Amino acid sequence: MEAALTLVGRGRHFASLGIREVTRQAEVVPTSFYRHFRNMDDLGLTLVDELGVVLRGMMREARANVLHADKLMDESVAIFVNHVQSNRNFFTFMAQGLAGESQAIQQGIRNEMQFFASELANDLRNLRLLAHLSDEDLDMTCELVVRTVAFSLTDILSISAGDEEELGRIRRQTTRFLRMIFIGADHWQSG
Amino acid sequence: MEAALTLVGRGRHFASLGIREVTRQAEVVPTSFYRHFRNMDDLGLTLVDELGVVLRGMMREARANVLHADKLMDESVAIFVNHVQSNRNFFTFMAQGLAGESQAIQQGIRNEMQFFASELANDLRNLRLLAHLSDEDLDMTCELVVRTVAFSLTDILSISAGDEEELGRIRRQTTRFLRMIFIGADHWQSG
DNA sequence: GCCTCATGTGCACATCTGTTCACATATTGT
DNA sequence: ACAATATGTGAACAGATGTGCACATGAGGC
Repeated sequence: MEAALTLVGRGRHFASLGIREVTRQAEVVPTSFYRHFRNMDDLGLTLVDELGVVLRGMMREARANVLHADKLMDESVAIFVNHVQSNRNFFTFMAQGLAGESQAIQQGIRNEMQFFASELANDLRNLRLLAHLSDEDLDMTCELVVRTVAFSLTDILSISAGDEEELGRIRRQTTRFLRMIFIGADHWQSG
Repeated sequence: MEAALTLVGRGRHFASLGIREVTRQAEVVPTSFYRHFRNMDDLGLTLVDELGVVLRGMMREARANVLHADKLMDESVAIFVNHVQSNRNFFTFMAQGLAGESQAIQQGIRNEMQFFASELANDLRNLRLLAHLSDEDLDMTCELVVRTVAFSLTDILSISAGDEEELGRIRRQTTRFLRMIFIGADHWQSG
């Protein structure tokens, strides 16, 4: 799994990886692959599972650090950007999988995002934010937020790893996107 | 090019296509490939160019049909959905390319989206919509709109081709996303 | 009608691929 | 300590892949 992620991080697309290629990177003989996975799709699904763990860790950290509503967005975006940087390969795999080859992987990542959105809706409820929205409308808002952030992910991944300046631009842009969505949600009239 | 799109539409990822595979689908001998392209990346770039043509056609149709501001969003979303359906393979290629293997293809698609966003900003200016926004803020808004629609693209592609019910759900959701963004933009205070 | 150029063909080669099988070596639970 | 299980190995295969070359065929301009 680590070898596959390394190759993905090196610019390859997961769908184009072969068993021999992965095992070569893992410094293991091709046959060993079958001891752990039935095929590359199987490997991919296991990676999706572990991606879930990464995302949950990010959520935990966000919940622990975002205490004041006024700094909510800047803080959250910063945490997101940091997690992407320290798990770059994982998030590259995620971005690829959203329009990937395997239907199953695609659905898995989609589910993770949906889960993330519903957790976010919960948190906003607990913080008494956007309290005037119906459950359905709050869910919609959170889905839009998650999608927007997910798209920023592709921005981050497309710049070179150490470009702090461009990274700042992305961080700023993402925050403004979210601010605009929240303003829209604030003035949204359910029904 | 048509053969490659066919394979992509059949579920394969562009990054995993091989020269022999494409020429086989095109009912042509592998060597013929080199008469037209230097490698698969080259083919992909040519596809991006043609994608631009498709997108421009969509813009033209939107401009011709969206005359009244009150129906703006429903109309635009409907036109988008229709174009995706009648150029499904092209749009699948686009969705794949956003996080694809080739840096160049990725950049090309990104440019197309940026162009689309700036044209949209122009149109909104001409329609005297969101007139209180600064140029910069209007650009940002349009970029958010384009990203949101682009994400809906992956939704459309992930459902089976004839599922009208689910398609309606996506159309409705996308419209609501856009409405929320516009409300946010409406209440946005530049500076 | 001929010449040029774009496009397509057939064949060849070395290299890479997925998968199999029987066998070796670790690691683990008791 | 020992048995059981998990993991890794080497050799082998049939088939696919990218690419080069010399040659054939088609269309368009003079």
